[in-house]
Amino acid sequence: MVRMTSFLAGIDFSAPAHAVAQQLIGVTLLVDGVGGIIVETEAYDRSEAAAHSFNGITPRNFSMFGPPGRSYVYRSHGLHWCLNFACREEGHGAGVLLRALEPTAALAVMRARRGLDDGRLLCAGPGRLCQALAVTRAHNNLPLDAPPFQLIARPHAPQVASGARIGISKALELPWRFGLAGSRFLSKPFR
DNA sequence: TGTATGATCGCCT
DNA sequence: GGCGATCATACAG
Repeated sequence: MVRMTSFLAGIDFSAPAHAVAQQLIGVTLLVDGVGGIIVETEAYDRSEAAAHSFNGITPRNFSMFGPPGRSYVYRSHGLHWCLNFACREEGHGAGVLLRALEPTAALAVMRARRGLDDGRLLCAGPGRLCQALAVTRAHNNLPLDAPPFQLIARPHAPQVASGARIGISKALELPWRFGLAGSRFLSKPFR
């Protein structure tokens, strides 16, 4: 059985979600040239009940089951957008939720989109991140190695903290939230 | 610093 | 018909 790999910005997107989630910390994400350094992620996998893919493929989550290295965007609570990167092999149903960035590129654009924000909360949280980067349903199921997306490899492996995922009611025991240790741009500090 | 609540709607049972 | 992989605001201590 041949295992296809999908490398992008030094990341193996065909790896399990919890591995990809850690590899993404420190990577720079830009959408149309706007964004920053990924400082917080969460891993989701079909094998655990907190994942959208847990009950199989649906109209909403199909891009989670597509090839690794593509986007999965969904609407949360009827108001916000959330951006994920599909990983593992096609058909598996795994992904990494992008929860926070350290803003570095086109700060003025992000501030304008978010209203009056000091910068600390500009991309701190999956909904805020998508608002700052103007990610919507139009960005669902797109390859991450082509415009408008741009991933830039991290210069070196950072110190990664981990803990329980946020805002879920199932599979609370999995320490699948990852972040840049000590960053002030996290949606919530690690203990 | 923490807890509660409303907004809002697509998806899934 | 119920319920979120959320956020901003409004309180209380």
